Amino acid sequence: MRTLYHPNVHDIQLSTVLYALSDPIRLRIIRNLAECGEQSCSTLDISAPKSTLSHHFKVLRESGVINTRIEGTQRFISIRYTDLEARFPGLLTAILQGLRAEEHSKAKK
Amino acid sequence: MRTLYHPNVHDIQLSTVLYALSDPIRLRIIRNLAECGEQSCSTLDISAPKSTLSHHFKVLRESGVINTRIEGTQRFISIRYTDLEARFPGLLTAILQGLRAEEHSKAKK
DNA sequence: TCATTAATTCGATTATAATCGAACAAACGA
DNA sequence: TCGTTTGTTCGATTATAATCGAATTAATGA
Repeated sequence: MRTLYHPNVHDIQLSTVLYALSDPIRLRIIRNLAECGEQSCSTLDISAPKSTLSHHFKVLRESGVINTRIEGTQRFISIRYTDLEARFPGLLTAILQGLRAEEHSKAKK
Repeated sequence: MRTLYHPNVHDIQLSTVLYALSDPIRLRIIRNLAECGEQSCSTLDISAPKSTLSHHFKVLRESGVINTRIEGTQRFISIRYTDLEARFPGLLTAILQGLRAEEHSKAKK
């Protein structure tokens, strides 16, 4: 568990990114990261067993959506915003905006 | 099979749309529709058994990505561009652009 | 009415993914 | 070195989805 795999920017695949972001829990993770910036895995406000969260972090990381930085016993995760923007311009912005739009329409009900 | 279910614009869910578009075959369908406009199911240039394609059309339709218009024994499908743009501005554009970008980087290899 | 065309649905199989407890690993501080 | 913290990996289970042949439906035209 010394190094964690992160795909090269140019190897990030659209279908893989879309798949990674099609899960509600993973979308919550991303929304949280977008709002609060880099987070330790444990400070993310999402209730699920550790092993489940770890699984989702892995899916996000291996798809190229997030970066995991190791610091001591902690891992700090953040969105690979620049890389994603370079590879698929406008995609992440639209998705984050979509998340907010969805939240608003839900609140109105 | 008189009427086919299409979600209302405001009921279109981001995670569902992303999921629908995370499959390579479905992305090909969308790319084809974006390039060629409305198509009959049978004129789409994608080689897979009819029942498999029908399944993918259903996923795309029920997620709100495409519209299916019945005309005689044929069904004409098209992207719900206006609806998607209204619900998630910039999303589809970014995805279509991403598909083209991916194609170019593939060609370079 | 009967064959044809175009596509859906059924049903079975296979593949892939989510979930989560338990065991494990790595870094750190006392 | 030993416990603590933080997170990963394993492994089993369950859930969801993809695939596709065969049967079915629905519209149409001869």
